[in-house]
Amino acid sequence: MTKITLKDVASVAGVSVATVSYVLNGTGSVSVEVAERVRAVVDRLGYRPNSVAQAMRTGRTATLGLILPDLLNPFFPGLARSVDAVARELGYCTFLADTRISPEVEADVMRNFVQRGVDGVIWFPATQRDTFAPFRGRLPIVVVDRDLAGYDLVLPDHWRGGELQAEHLLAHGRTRIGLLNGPQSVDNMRLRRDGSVAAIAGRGTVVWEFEANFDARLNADILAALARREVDAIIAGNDLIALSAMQALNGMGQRVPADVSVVGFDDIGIARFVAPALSSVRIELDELGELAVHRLVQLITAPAEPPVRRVVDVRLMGRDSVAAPEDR
Amino acid sequence: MTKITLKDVASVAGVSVATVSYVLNGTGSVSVEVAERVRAVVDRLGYRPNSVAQAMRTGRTATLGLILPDLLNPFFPGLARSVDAVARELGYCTFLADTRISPEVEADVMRNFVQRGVDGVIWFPATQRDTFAPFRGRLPIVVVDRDLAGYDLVLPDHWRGGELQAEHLLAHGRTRIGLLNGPQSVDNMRLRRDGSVAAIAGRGTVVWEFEANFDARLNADILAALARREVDAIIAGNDLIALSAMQALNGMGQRVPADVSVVGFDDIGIARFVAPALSSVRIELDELGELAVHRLVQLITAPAEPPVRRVVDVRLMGRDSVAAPEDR
DNA sequence: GCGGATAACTTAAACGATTAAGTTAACACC
DNA sequence: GGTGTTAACTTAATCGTTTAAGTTATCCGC
Repeated sequence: MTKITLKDVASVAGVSVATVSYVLNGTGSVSVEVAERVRAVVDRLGYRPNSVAQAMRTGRTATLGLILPDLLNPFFPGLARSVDAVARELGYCTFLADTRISPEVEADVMRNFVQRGVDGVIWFPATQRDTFAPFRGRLPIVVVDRDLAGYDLVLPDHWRGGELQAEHLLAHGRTRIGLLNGPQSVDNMRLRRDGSVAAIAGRGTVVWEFEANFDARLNADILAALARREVDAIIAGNDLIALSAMQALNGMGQRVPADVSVVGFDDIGIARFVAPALSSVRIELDELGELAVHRLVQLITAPAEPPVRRVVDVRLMGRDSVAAPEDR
Repeated sequence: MTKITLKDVASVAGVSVATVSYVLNGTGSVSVEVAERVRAVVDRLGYRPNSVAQAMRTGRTATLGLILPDLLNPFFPGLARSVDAVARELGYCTFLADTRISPEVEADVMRNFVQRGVDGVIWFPATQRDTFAPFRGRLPIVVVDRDLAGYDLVLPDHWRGGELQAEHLLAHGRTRIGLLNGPQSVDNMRLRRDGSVAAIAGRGTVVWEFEANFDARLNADILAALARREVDAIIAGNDLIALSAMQALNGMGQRVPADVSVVGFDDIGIARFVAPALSSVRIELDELGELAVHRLVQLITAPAEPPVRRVVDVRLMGRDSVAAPEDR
């Protein structure tokens, strides 16, 4: 029951290991009869090449690393699953690493991955810091969702997403708009906000604007602003903020979407299941993963090319939390 | 800038590769002076052993496989992150695979993992089917959250969780209880339900009982039952069902928790952020991952032991969706 | 019918570690 | 002062592939 090797196949088929290898890889020249005999033996014995030995010899492990800051953030599972699927299809396996938003862990993980000979890495940086500078040029890296200079990038169009949020509201006749931005220290959040502001310009008014934490409760200033009933729509930096806002409004007796419409960002799984279902901007994670993996594989197989920046589309998922003002 | 090997270290330190290996592994006998000299060279050159070569020689890759049915299900990211963290701490790296609930993909992935020489696999079966029977005995496997005969198991205490749900309600004076079970074709869902029923016996009444889909909207029968206002509390098979129920109740003008209290299961991330915050039973995923990895490593290092079944505690997270009936 | 291609193989050297087995030299013991 | 014993090394085999280089036999052209 011990593992079957090339040598076993060779001896059963009555040829040398080289010949078997040539048959399996389609390299070298082998007569049809021998090739068929070899293939028959391979099937009969259930031979599968030892990936470790292949990696040893070729220097390629057919393995990718995926480095994420926090799997509990609802954004990442979708990305991980998409990366995994595309990678598998191309014959690669994916090492997963959740760094818990720590640059130190990031560096650790990266060293480990290099030691294990991964062919390339897809990296969602935990912070704005360029932890991987020492590794740049030493192995292919594709950076996802953060605009880090010098790397190959795959970026969702956050700015366009912000625009879409605003346009969605404007299209439903909402013009007095409040912004509940995500932390503006994060580039992406700033882009979302700026996109919205640009779209509103001339067609509506930004009545007020606050910065919310990702997951914390809304602070007193924000609650006060909501209570003042100055806006007929709210653009949230992400869905969690949007959901919090919807609840707060509910608690104040304001109806969503009738009194205040709300639009979120990220289209997290639960968005469809709350009432009213939350309008949100969805980043096409499948596309994101596909682009990232394909680019990475390109970098692995082709020689060093100059870094490329790819932008991934976003899509507005219109739902019940946004509606036209009631006419009466 | 090419990779530094044992040979490089050996020649710089003026010893044989064997000696360097002995120093690094603490095997063999080496004089203190030589050991120090070697270690200094290792540091200076930044030598790190090539994992592939080590794997080739030792037959161990220090790699685990984690096979999950669906990362988008909010249960799994927490598990994946926990497994990853514990594995990393023990020097292992984790291959992730999302099988999209397909037994065929499961088998595919498993073959791939074996070919790549993973030392062991943590498996959350996609279905009740024992897809990995052919692999049992050929490599260590730990099965998570499904009671599959013949495997090492790590199981959350679903039955106890169901009990906790019921006790939570009873403790708040709720006795007329409706059950919105998850699909009873799934063992775990049946256990949850049975635990609840057992706990209620003699202390309250199960007024009605329905089977809901995981994510679909509640069907007409269920909505009708809710409308009849016969219960003062609802036990849901999971949080998504609970959230749907809360919304439906809301839409019918019934207040949660005052008129009807609701308790869920799984404690998905959003449970804390809805209003009222949802009481739920939490499976300690960190503990689950830790037990699974530790057991797997045990199986890897120790010779074949008989399968073991470990049960993971569950914990009730009491929140605002459950309260005592208003006294007036 | 003889040199030169070429097809169809085989031989053997890698890849970078681990480790069993071999080689010293030093030291102890009677 | 021969004989073991042991510490401290080195030599070389090995893991399972890939692949450059070597070896035949066959066939072709003139």
